[in-house]
Amino acid sequence: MPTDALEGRLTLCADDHSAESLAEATAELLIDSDTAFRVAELFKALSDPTRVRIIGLLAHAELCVGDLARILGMTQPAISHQLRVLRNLRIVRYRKQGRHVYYTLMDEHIHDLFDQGLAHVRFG
Amino acid sequence: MPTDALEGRLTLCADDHSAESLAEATAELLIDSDTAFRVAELFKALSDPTRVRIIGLLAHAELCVGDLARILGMTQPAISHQLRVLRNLRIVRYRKQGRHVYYTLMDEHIHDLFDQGLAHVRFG
DNA sequence: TTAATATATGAGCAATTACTTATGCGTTTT
DNA sequence: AAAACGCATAAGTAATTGCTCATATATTAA
Repeated sequence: MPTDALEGRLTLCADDHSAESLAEATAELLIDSDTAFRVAELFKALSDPTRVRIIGLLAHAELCVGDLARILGMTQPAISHQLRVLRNLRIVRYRKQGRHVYYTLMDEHIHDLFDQGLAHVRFG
Repeated sequence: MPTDALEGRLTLCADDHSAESLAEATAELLIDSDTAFRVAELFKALSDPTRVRIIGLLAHAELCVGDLARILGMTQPAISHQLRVLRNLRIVRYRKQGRHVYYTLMDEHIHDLFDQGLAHVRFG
């Protein structure tokens, strides 16, 4: 499978290493700075163990902040801090009801992305 | 779509917020610390703009270190540093040929994970 | 061999970050 | 009304990180 994965892939760097030739050959492949930053930001939201556990819970349940803290055995401000990160990047959304704020994942797109990373680790 | 995404999801935190009830209800959903750490580590490898651009290139081409540096307009040690991160997490693999070291993505699994994140940013 | 090239690595630094403690704000209860 | 509860946020701190500069290693060329 690793070798099949390379099919149709270019092998550059053969003879000419001039900046012009490289720029021309890779212009289509090169991700612009702004897109790269946003992609990195998205993955960064999933790159902390606490946030991973929060997302793992919110993928299948709607939970309020205090219960997330109790389940994970962490302080409430620590959980709120991580939820803010996830909110800012639109990974989760929330619903206020009385004194509680219930969180859940934003959409199935995020769910799929997370599950794919989880599967890679579990059955990788 | 966002509302459909919630179907079949539990809504906890209704009456009983005791640690025992929560633990019982979420035992299946709770990701253990070790798995959470490894998932976070995987996503962390994709959470830097420079690494995102490197992966974007290696997803469709096999390139040596110097050309990666030239294409991205960065120093060679900076690229080597990021390639080491990607190597340690088995995101890329390399092939030595003479004085050059050619890098490419490890497999299609990584490719898919990366593309899904890229698509989320581009058409999200 | 000696010199040049390609890459990896180590030390050091500025910037980011995940958490703690303390506190503020809004809602419910008494 | 006041008190209690749930959550968010600010300041501060230790740890991590992405880069630069310098250097080490390995391969090719002269």
